[in-house]
Amino acid sequence: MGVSKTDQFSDVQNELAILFKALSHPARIAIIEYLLTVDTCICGDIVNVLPLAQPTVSQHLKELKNAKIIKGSIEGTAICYCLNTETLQKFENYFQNIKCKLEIKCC
Amino acid sequence: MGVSKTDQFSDVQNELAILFKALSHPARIAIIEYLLTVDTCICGDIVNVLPLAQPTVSQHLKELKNAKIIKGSIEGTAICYCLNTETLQKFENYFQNIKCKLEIKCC
DNA sequence: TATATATATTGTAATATTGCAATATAAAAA
DNA sequence: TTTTTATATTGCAATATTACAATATATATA
Repeated sequence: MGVSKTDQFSDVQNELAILFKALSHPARIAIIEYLLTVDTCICGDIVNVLPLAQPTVSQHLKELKNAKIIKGSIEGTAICYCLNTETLQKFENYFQNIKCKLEIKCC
Repeated sequence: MGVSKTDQFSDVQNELAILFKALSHPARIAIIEYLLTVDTCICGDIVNVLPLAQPTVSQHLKELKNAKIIKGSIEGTAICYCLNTETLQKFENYFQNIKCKLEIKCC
């Protein structure tokens, strides 16, 4: 019936899936890439950097915000976006943990 | 109009998005989790471990295989699945690279 | 060969995602 | 106050994803 059976999985499994889903679009990868290049967090020109219309970019930013991958704060007319180090650390921890387990397994 | 504008983004951006999309479902996270717990790669009981019907599990396994996150080889009637260390390393590299860039940025 | 077992494929319904025009909101500048 | 500028929200069409029954395939065993 097409509905994702999220209730059949653990909270941790669902949370990880949500985090990865937030990164599962090239526009959102591009946003992260851009936020890494700018010197400060003040950056109200993400719309101009992407090959998408303003509402679409706004939607992608919202998804990254919901997943807590980026943080946004109001700076007058513009919005200041920057990467959320804590959430990015979660990703790194996940893959480091996998690596450790694989090394033990010797597979 | 609903089509993902993949051609507007770089190959690297698209490849990363595809990798993350493969991890964006709790069932696929659960499959990885299970493959980490079994001692060897021989494991034809993934279907019994997940709360989903056999065709659905088969479909999720196919997606992980397409993304090269798992490897599958025929072992008689069963299929031997195991994690692909090389692809998992790509994920780790991505986040380590982000971490390095963020440290330089001091943001 | 016939049967059992394990996995893959097909077809389809339900739902989610993507993209954008139109519009709304909200603060700075004129 | 009015206008400009920047971002968010709404509504909708196109497409993608999820799930599974039914069926196909392919190997092992009787």
